[in-house]
Amino acid sequence: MGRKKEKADYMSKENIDQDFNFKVIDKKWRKYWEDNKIYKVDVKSGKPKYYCLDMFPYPSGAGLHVGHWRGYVISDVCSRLKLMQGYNVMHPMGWDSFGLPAENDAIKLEIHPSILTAERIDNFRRQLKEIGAVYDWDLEFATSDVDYYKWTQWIFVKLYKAGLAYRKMMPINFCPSCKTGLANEEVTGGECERCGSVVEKRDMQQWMLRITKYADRLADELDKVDWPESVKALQRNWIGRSRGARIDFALADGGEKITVFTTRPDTLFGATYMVLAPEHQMVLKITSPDKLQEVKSYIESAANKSEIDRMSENRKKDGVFTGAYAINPLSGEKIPVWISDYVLAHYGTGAIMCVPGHDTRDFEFAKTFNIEIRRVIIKSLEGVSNAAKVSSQGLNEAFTETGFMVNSASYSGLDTETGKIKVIEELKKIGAGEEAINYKLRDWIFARQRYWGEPIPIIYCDKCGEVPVPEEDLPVRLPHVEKYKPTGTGRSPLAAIDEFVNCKCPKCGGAAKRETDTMPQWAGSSWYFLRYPEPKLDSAPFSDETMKKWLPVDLYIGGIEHATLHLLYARFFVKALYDMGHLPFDEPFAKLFNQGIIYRNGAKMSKSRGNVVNPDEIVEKYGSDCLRMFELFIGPPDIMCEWKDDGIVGVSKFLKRFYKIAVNNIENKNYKEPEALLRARHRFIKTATERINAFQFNTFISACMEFLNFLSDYDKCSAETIKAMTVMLSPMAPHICEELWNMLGNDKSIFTSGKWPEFDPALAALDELNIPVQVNGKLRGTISVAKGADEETIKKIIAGNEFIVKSLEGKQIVKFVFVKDKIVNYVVK
RNA sequence: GCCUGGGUGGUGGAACUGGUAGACACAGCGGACUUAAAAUCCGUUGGGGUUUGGCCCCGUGCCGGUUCAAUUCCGGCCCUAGGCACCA
Repeated sequence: MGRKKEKADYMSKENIDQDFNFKVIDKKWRKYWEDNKIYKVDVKSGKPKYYCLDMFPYPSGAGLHVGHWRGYVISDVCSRLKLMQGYNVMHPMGWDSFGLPAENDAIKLEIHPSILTAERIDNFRRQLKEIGAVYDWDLEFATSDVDYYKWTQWIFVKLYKAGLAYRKMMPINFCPSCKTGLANEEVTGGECERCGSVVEKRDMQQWMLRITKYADRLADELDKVDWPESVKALQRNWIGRSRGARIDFALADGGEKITVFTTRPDTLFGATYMVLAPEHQMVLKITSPDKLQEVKSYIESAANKSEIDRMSENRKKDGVFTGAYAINPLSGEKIPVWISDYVLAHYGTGAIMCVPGHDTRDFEFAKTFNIEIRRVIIKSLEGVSNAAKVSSQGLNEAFTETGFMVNSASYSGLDTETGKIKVIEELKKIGAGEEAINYKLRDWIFARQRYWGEPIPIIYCDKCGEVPVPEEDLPVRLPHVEKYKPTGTGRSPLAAIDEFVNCKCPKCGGAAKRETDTMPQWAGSSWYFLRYPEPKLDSAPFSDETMKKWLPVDLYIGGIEHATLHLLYARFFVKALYDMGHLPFDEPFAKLFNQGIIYRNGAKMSKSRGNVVNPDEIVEKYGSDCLRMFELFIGPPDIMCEWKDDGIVGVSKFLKRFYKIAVNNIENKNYKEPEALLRARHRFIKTATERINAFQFNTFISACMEFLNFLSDYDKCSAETIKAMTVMLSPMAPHICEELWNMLGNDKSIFTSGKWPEFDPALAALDELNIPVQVNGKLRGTISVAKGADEETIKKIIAGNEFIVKSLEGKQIVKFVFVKDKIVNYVVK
């Protein structure tokens, strides 16, 4: 027969026990929480505070799927738990509502972005309420609210005045489809991260933020925060600090010099040529007349190569010789200077010394153009009589590890670390170099040629130049207009609105024009967490008193995809504000938790893959408590895991059984439970409490199931047991537990009057233990002993165990391993 | 290539500091109840062998090591997901 269940069986009708009608219960308590504002945080209260924050969502058109829900469930569970543990919990929610996607959709659907955004926010808010997540909605705001972005602009002005915002003509990434400039972070593999078009380069005046000034602190101060190591590693990697030296190579025919950056000054004697990036300013200056034609055409072809071509793997290295020679500052050797696009103009000095013997890329280049490959580092000095005369023959590939210097004049024989120091010392002495640090991190392009964003508060005056909008004139309002489509010229749609552009210079009062670029989406999210305690404050973005009391965020929950962008930008903003004296702390998020991504059918959930599970439907069939619990039961909260449609019935069954058992025993106020049950309860409280505090939600639920299974073998239990379970399950299954709490005779919410149960360590401890008995590490039986039994007692018990005795018969006992309360092991021959 | 995770039954996943591998669930199989189904409940379920027993052997990606004892620690690989990547 094999009646196979339909794929979407969880959608089919489910026989709901009459006395457990989640639809009624869910609705009832959700209304109660809202009416009674159980989550209204008392910002001024003296109780210890706990600031639990979700990364606020970008209200997209697709709505939330069960993958998104996971993080919100986790934060809601933590908040409710902390609330019951006596904390003054702030758990706010808001919207990251400015940005490209909304604007693109608005153009497509011909609905103004402000209207579209408002609709989507309503849908998101509804979905979050369905989950049963209780936020303090009085704190809600959106980054596109004027009252909020006024302060985003205020911060920009502060950054400008502190010299951290500046304008620069830069070749920027331009997306021909989105018709806007993109930040480096929005380009992946040469394509626009959002629409997939191939990105072009264009020269434009760009607003930049000087995040590189904070590179060291952003890297070093990661040590201060309780974040997953993986995220810290990602950020350090992104900042990409490398230590080395800057070295000057004088040109053979006169005064000019070429400066390079290298992390391996110890290989200086192996430099057999140099390469400049084609964009390097000195290229044409140094090129000899006979090479000029060739060099020019190479520069041109490099400029025309798309980002993708330049980055494609296995690309053969090419380049041309400039005809110029440079002098190695330590060896005095004359080496040729080439240009090639394998050297990047924007990293280091845009020029390198090439050591083909010890760098894979240089090796490849040297092979192509038949340049000398010299060995100047070897792994070990063993068997080497004269390090200065080691043969350079037979190098089949670059040796990139550290080791000992050879063929390096008086430095031969030094190890890499010492060699680096000595070489730098000498270079410093002769004025040809110094130690240097380089970063991969680049300054942040902080402008978009788009409508739906915060207008950059700068005014251009013919007389006074660049003038920031005075703080008292903020906000610079985004005009509500019909023409918000991109101009395609690369300029913002705002540039076409005369009423917006034309203004008076705040300094001289003369005619002036406004900046028409807007800020990137990351602007609003870089400081929103500072605004929640006082979202309506109109004298400042935040107050000293509140910052001191509520910040930093105690627990920040969100996806790992924000590891390098949002989280780095937010840290930068906070550090800059701290340096300017506006904040009393310099790290915004004390603890970070990344929820694991939920997969289905082996792929990340997404609308385009068609593997999303809509939470609305599951809530409809099973209730939100069941979905909440299943989201956590599915696996460890920080690890990616697979969504199985079938699994949810297990949680559903558990909740029904729990409800039934609870209702049946709710009256047993004075019932004295059998000792074994009492002990089991205390053991359960102990284990489960440890697990939930350690964020092990999946095994916390297992413990609840185990205890309920144990409980089912008895015909009766005490109301005390029901009460303990109800409180413990309430963070995850708040609706059912609130109902049971009410039935237990409480008239206040479980979240304001419930107290997490305590356990008696004496009762929680097992008095009888099952000790495994091994022979040669293999299990041969278990014995039951009193806790703390000593070696002699155990031996006596074993002597009475026929089977174990039998398996020891005729064997010579070499060793007896005894670990108290754990295990015994006979080592026999 | 580099940096992070991850690899355990048919499936999702347990296992504290090295101490009974597979908790808890799902699916499967067998049974009870039912005219029947749903729901519910009970039993069973890593693989192989076997004298059906409080039995034996194998088994946590692979190879080796340390240990009385390794999913756990060490060395060397393989696979996989994510991030970075001609960054000198």
